[in-house]
Amino acid sequence: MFVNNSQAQVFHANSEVREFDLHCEWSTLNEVVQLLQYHGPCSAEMHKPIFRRRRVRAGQTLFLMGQAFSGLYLIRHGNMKTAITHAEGSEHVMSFSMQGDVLGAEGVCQQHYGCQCSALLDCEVIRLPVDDSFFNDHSDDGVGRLLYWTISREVSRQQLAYAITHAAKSEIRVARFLIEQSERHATLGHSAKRFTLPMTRRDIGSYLNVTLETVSRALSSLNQLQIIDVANREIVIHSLDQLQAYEG
Amino acid sequence: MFVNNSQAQVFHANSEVREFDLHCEWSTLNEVVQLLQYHGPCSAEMHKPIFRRRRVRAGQTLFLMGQAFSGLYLIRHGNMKTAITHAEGSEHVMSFSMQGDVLGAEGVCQQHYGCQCSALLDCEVIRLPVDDSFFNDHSDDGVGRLLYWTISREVSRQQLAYAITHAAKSEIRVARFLIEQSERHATLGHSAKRFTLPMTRRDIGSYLNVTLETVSRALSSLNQLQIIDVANREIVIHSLDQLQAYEG
DNA sequence: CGGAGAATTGATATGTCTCAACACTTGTGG
DNA sequence: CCACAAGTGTTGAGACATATCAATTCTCCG
Repeated sequence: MFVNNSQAQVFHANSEVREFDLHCEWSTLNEVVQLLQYHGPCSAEMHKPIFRRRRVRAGQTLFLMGQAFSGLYLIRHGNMKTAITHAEGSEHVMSFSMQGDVLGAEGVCQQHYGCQCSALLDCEVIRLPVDDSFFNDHSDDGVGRLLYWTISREVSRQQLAYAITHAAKSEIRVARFLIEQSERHATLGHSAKRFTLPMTRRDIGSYLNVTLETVSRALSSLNQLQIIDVANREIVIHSLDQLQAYEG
Repeated sequence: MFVNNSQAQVFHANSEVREFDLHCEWSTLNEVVQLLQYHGPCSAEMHKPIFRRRRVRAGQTLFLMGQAFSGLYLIRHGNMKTAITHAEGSEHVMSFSMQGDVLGAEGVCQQHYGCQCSALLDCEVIRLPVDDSFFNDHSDDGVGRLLYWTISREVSRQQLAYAITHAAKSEIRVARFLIEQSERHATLGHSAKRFTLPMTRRDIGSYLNVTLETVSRALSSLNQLQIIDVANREIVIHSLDQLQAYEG
């Protein structure tokens, strides 16, 4: 949660690449717990800087599909997408992640990442190591439990995504997608009614399993019904009730 | 959980209902590790019977959506399906599970189950408790690590399911579904070319996000192409290569 | 035998994809 | 500052796949 002036400039106004890339800071367990919104027991050593941070700029990848597992990544800020790449080369978006989300949970059991993760905007992530030495160091302070709680939450998230993308009609899928985005923004303390989408129509379509044109049409349709206001990636939800009632 | 005689006859035609229902045995850590195909470190007390078993008969539910979390369930034998129930009442199949699969992983972080789990055939499951007392008892014998390894595997499984159901055409989805079933059968040491589906066309359709008629037509089509042989739920795969090449 | 659910198959309606044209935004370089 | 290119987003027309509705057969059990 701490950023000094020069870093902020580097990060947002895109000068000083070298400083950006070589930059390295550390996060505390306290920050991790807050980002995760975890309310379980934890160790007393909450303020030791033990978790390494890493920056990923828009368009760059955090890890690739099949790459050796090197721990979980927790998003400190920024937006990312995860996707699987099919044999034919086509990419399929699995999820859109934001602050507090964890990436790479499938790697714990497989030794390698099962999907590709790339940044939609400039991001900063915190690496959560998941290896023997880490466990030995934290055998009785609750950190282990935090980890499997975190992985379990990923299962829940995926179930939700599954439900969203399995609606009958494309307009309902888009409506649910907007509701999901709205709720997630609200959870982070931002406006539930007004936000900017960080991804392209193509990405949304890939996520919802429809074409980008269908996404565009669905948004235009919701716009004409006065339920939302769309201007490129700027979304204003006029009636969340109507959006939710849209199901049938 | 108690069912009288007449219902039992409905169910499995023969034998000993009372014994079936009241039957209670215990599984060892050794058996759990083998079912999970887990190859990590574990405690020396592998042969103590510490995990309670439970039987679920075809059509019955193991747990309902929203029910208080009471641990993970590992399938010892039988087939189950998990589904979410929408507000409107419609059910959506999330996954089909078989021997060695774990159910309820989303409950760890939520305190309640996020989906409904019911048996397609008679099942026997092993309860893996996930609570503080259990963790205190097994703080340093590797059981905790086994648990989050298990939950991580669920994430992988869900990713695979996601990929299967997001194919463009319905016939490709059905083909991938058959490949998945085939591979899972092979993993359990059964024939990869010949098996019996435990679920209805409606369930398959719900899983793949198409109608039951479309599933039926896709199977008939694959049948006519000589790639598979279908007779109700009996499947024979003549050419796994052709089935896999079907992607395009 | 009779009934209920499961599965197949056909005819039609409907929704989405595909292909195409165009407008808008952004960044680049003259 | 403008021209330009590349990427993004919108909209339309027609082709195609799937949903829907309906009729029939099959299978399993009582």
